[in-house]
Amino acid sequence: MDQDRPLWLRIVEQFRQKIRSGELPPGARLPSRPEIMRDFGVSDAVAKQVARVLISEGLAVAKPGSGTYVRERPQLRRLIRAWYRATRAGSPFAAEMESQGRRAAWDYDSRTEQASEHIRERLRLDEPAGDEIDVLRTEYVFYADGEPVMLSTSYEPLDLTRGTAVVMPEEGPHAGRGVAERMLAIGHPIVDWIETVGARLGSAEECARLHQPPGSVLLTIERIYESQTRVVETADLVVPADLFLLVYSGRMGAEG
Amino acid sequence: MDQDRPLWLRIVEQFRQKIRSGELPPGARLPSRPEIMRDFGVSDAVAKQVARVLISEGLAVAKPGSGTYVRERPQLRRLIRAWYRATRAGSPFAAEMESQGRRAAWDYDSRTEQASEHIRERLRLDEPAGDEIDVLRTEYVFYADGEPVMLSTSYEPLDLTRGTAVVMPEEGPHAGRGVAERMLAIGHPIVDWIETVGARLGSAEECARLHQPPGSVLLTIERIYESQTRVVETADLVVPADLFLLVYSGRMGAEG
DNA sequence: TCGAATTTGTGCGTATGTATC
DNA sequence: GGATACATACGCACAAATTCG
Repeated sequence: MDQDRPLWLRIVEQFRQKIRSGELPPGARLPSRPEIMRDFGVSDAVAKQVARVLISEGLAVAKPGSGTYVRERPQLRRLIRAWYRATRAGSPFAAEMESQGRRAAWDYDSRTEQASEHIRERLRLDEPAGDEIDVLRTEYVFYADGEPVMLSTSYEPLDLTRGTAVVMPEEGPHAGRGVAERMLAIGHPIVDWIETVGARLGSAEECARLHQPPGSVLLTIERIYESQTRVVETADLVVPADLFLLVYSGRMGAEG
Repeated sequence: MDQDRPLWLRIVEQFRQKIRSGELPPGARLPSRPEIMRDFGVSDAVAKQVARVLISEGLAVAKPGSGTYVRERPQLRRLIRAWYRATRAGSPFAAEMESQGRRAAWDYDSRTEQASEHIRERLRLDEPAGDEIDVLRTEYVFYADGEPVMLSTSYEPLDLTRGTAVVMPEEGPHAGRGVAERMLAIGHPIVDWIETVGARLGSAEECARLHQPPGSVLLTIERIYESQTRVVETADLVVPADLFLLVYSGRMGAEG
C-alpha cells in the first residue's frame, strides 16, 4: 500500500497531471479541503499540504471563502531587448506594447539624491563632496492594458543633465521619450548597453505592486547605458517571469 | 497583542532580519522546532510553518535528523552571453569557466530522432516523410569544479551534418569545440543568434540533477543559431538562478 | 558497535476567525 | 443569517535520519 512516496505528493501529482492535461482547465475549481479529505480518505493536514504545494508551484490560487482554482495563465509576452533600440524612436516600452496590441502607460516619481556606493560604482561616479546631491532617481511602474507589468528604478548622473531641458525624464520637450533620445538631445548619444539578467522570488511588496501572487518568480535586469565616455544611465528592472520572456539577439562577430 | 499579522510571519521576519544582517551567518544553525516552541511560546504547527517559509524562500536548508541551517550562498557567477562568441574559439563554456578559475567538464548523450513539431518550427524544418529521422538531439550536463551547473538539450538538423566529420558533436576532429566551430567546418558559419530568456521554478528532477534544493528558481534560455540561410542549431539551456547572472551587451544601432 | 537523544518529515484531530456566496 | 471555504493556530504521534556518548 505505502509506496514510499508521501501521501500528499501522490495527491499533488494527480492534480498536476489533470491541470497539465487540461482536464482541469484554468479557472476550474479544485476540490475543497473537506472534499479532498473525503475523496482520498486523508486528514486535514494532508489536504492543506496539497493546496499549499499546488499554490506555491503557481498552478493554483486560493480564494478565501470561495475555493481553490486552477490559475489563469496569461499568455507569455516577449520583451525584445536588443534590436529595437536602433529602429524605434520614443518610449521603447510603449512602442513594444503597442506593437503587441496592448495599451501602455506608466507612473513615475523622480527625486534627486546622493548615490549609494553601489550605484556610484555602476555609474562610475567620483566620491561625492560631503552631502553633494549627485544623481536623479526615478521610480517607474509600467502598465500594459492597465495592469502593472514592470517595475523600474533608474539613476542618472546629475552632472550630465543639470541645467539642460532634459533633467527631468518625464517633463519638458522630451517627456516620456526614453533615455536614449534625451541623452542624444544633450550631446551624449548612447553607444553601449549592458544588461545583466537574473531571477529570484519576489518580495511580498514587489508581488503586490505587480498584482502577482506572493512568492512569484521575477526576472531582474540590471541595465547600463554608456556614451562614448560616460555611463549615462543605469536602471534596475523587474518583471514577473509569468508575463514576459526576454529576447536578446545579435550577429556573430559583431563587436561587443 | 495581536498585531493583525500572522504569528508565523512575525517570527519569520525576525529570522529573515537576522540572516540578512549576518547575525545568523551562512551555515549557522537555526533553533529546532521544540526550541522555537519554547522560545516564542508557540505551537508545533507555527514552528513548522516558520521553517517551511524560510526554506521556500531559499534562506535556509533542512537536514533531517540534524537541524535547519542558514543556506550557504555560492557567489554569483556571470555567464557572458554576447561578446565572447566572436573572440573565443573552442568550447565557450570551458573558456568562460576557466577564465573564472574554475574547472569545466561535461557529460553528453547524443541520439538521432524525429523532431517534435515544436522543435521542427524552431529549426524551420519541413514536415518529415513518414518516420524519417531528421534531428540529432544531444543532452548535456555541464560541470564547474565537479558540480553540475547547467543542463542543455541541443538539436541539430541531420540533413546539414549527415555524412560529414561533425555529425556527432563530441566525436571526431572537432569534438568538444562548440557548435560554431563545427558548423563553420562544414561551410555553415553561424551569423545570427537569438536567445529567449525566462525563469521558473525547477521540477524536482531538474533540481536534483543540478544539486539544488527542490523548488529552486531556474533561468531558462532558448537559443537559436542561424547561418545565412538556415537554422543550424537550437538548444534549451537551464541554469540555477542562484549560481549565475546572464550578461548581454551590444552596441546601439549595431544591426540585429 | 550500539543505543539513546535529537531533529526533521509526515500525518491525524480539533478549534477559531473571516471572507464569500 | 447561514453554509461553505480558506487561514491560522493548538495539540499529539510516529518514522527516518543524524549525532554523540
